[in-house]
Formats: sequence, structure tokens, C-alpha cells
Amino acid sequence: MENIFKALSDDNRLRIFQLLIHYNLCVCEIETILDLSQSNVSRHLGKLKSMNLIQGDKEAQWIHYQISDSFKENHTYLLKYLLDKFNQQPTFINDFRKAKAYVESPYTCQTIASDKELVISHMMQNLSNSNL
Amino acid sequence: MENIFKALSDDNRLRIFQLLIHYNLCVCEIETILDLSQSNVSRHLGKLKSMNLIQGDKEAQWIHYQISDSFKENHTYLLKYLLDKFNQQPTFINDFRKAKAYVESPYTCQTIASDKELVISHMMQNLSNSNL
DNA sequence: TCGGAATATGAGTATAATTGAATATACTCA
DNA sequence: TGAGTATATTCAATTATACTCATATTCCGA
Repeated sequence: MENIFKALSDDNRLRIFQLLIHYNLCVCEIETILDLSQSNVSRHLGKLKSMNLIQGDKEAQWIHYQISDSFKENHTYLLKYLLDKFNQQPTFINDFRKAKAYVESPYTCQTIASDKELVISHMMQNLSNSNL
Repeated sequence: MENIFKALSDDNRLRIFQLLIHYNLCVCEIETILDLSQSNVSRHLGKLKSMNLIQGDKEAQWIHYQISDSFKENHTYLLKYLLDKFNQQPTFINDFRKAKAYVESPYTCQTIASDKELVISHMMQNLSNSNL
């Protein structure tokens, strides 16, 4: 139990975790949505994975991460709690909006590789619209 | 949110927290039940209190700690989760049994001050009975 | 007001966590 | 096979955390 809470006791890991509750994402996508460095995201994913909070599915050279089935099964109340709290906090609300804007756009990992700024500005535009 | 999880991401704090969900206890009682040093318990209580997970009510020279009203109100799902998990883990089950044995005994803080060993052996006896 | 008990705090140490930069590994596609 | 991309890992620096021992503070009762 201590380990579950340790895994969740870092702001960046919580932000990553929220995204993975809603979407399957790979490192470069998380990196772009949250504006974190690649090694930082990878490390946090590693921790979340080592505690079995998330799982990664390899597809070509990408690894799509998502919340793990075992977490959903064994930590139902905690998950409810997290979803509830995420919905009350600006940082998490914004992160989610950006992720949604990205997922619903035509952009992919390839776009991020070729023109990251384009993807970022798309997300930001969407953000400022929804904050009106 | 990060802070709530930080507060709960230590085994000794979790053990203390469980006790305070069930009972009002002062430092010397927690110390005795969990076999931790006074300064250690006091420091952990300080952290839990600074995050508003617990509250302390002063009575004479004792401070009775318990889970805070605000925590119960604002973190219902988390509390459910914790209670559920505590009930599944030997350490927490034993801690609770010891606390119960103490609370239901005639002993008090004064007994702990005058004859701590007596209180400890009472709890241990109760423990070994319930583990038969 | 003084002694003693309950609790809190400061200093020091050991261990662990977070991060960026650089590097290594693994995979794809031409 | 070789270039390029996605992800993981190592190294080093910084910061945070938990613990103990010793000391301070607060409160009671004589």
C-alpha cells in the first residue's frame, strides 16, 4: 500500500496517470502534452509500471501505455477518488483538455516527430477556447 | 493531492493513521501499540496534521489525535479504500487488534507511564489468542 | 513556584527520490 | 545492413525524507 501511494505522490506521475486513465498514449505523446522531458517521462512511466499501476503494449517502435487492468480491478475506490479529485483541479483539467484535443485531432506520433510545435499550438488553441 | 499521497506513502504513518481511524489516541499510546520511538511518532503525527489528515484535541497534558472531520468529508472514497486495504494486510490487522485490546482494557496513559511492559504484554497476549 | 510527565523540535546522519544531460538499446524501414 | 526514431538507462548533482539522540516546551499537581 505504501508503494501505491509512493507511486502517486509525485505531481508529474499523477499528471501522467490521469492521462493514462483516459487514453492510451506513448512516451512522445505524454511528453508533448505535459511538456516534460523524454527521460523524465520514461522514468516516471517506469515507476508506475514497476508498481503495476500501468501497463505498456508494444506496437512497432512505440509503446502504448494505459492504466493496468489489475489496478482497475484491485483499486476501484482509489480510482474513483482520483477521478473525482482530478476533475476539481485546474492543472489536471487542463492536461485532460490538451490530451483530448490531441487525441481528437488528425495528428499522431509522426506529427510530433516532424512538427512538434504544430501539435502543441493545436492543443494550446483548444485550451484557450475552452477557457473562455 | 500530491501531499495527501505523500502523507500516506510511509508505512509508519499508515499504521498510525489506521489507528486514528478507529480510536482517539495520544502519542504515548500510539508509541506503545506500534513500538515506535516517541520522537518518531510525534514527527509523523506532525506531518499528518500539517496535511490536515488528523486533528489533535488537547486535554490536560495529553493530546488526543484522531482522523480529522475534513478528511472524512472530503476524502470519502480514499477512506473507504484505506479501510478495505487495511483489513487485508497482516501488519495492519495486528496493529488494530493490539489497539482494540488496549482500548478495551482498564489501562490508560498513566499505566503506560508507570508500567509500560504490563500494557505491552497485555496486548501481546491478546494478539496470540486471536491468532490461534 | 517547582518537579515531573507529555509532546514537540533541532542537529546530525543515512538513505532515497527527482532531474537533466548524455548514452545505450530496440525497433523500423529503405 | 545502416540510418533514423522511440524508449530506457546511467551518471552526477541536488533535494527531500526518516530516523535517533538530545534538548526544549507546555502543562499539571503538589
